Amino acid sequence: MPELPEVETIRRELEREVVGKRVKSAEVHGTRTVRRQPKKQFITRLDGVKITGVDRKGKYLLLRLDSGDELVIHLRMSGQLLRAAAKDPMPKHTHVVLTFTQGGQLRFVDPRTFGEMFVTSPDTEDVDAPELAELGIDPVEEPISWQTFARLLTARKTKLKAFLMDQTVLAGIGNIYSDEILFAAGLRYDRDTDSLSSQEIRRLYRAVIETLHEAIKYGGSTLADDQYVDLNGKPGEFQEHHKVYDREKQPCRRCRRNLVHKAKFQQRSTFFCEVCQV
DNA sequence: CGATCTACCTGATGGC
DNA sequence: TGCCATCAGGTAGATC
Repeated sequence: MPELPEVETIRRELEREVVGKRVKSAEVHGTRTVRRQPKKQFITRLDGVKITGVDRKGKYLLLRLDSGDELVIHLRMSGQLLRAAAKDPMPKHTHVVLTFTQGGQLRFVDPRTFGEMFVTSPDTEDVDAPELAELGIDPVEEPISWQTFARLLTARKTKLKAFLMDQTVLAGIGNIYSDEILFAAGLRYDRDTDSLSSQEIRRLYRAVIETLHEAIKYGGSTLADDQYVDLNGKPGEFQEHHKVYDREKQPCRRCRRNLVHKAKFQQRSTFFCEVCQV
């Protein structure tokens, strides 16, 4: 579900709403969400800590704690982080609840249970969460030049969509935004990375930056299933600005004649305009 | 080494 | 109405 723009939207809200708060108690239900360390250890390491900051790398949220630890959260397909009052009814599939001393809760709700939470520390992160070290550049947090981007692109031989979604090269782009970026760049998903002219490379680079920033501006994308909502349960608005994603058989917003085509690429739905993307 | 498939889950949707 | 197949924002691990 959530990609960089959705996770960034949540990060900004967490910064406003939970930074400075102290955890009074942590509750864990089930065995799926906290699976990397004993539940008891997770709860103990959160007990009484103050949240001092919120960072993001790709689709990972990193909550800095005054103990020196960090709470790592990945929402995967269906995870939601929700602010609530203690008296609010507990939604189905609520797996983790942090209650703050000042009142209020942060809840982790996740029907498909692919999402994950764990507590680690910067010095043991490499062992506890090796995948974090594998993440590539976050194009919003660490802006890069188009020359650097060109080097990343030409360093691997694959299809453009696979390149964009490879978290070890660029961190944060998933199925929705890769399609939107490729449309903005006027490039097909199945072009080889080594087939681009330098003008096309620059177009792709600009499309990455602009599409992600535009999506953040609109609070991310919420599809028909309402799966993605922000910290306050509000949907995003970027889906109204999608040019291709989830717009199968609707007229292309650029050429206005051709209908958006849906294909399968590496088992995932891929939307594109056969006229505007070459 | 890299590219490609499968498993992990629940729930919504559409065809019959 | 129900039943069954298919699909969904992601990624680790297996397999080629």
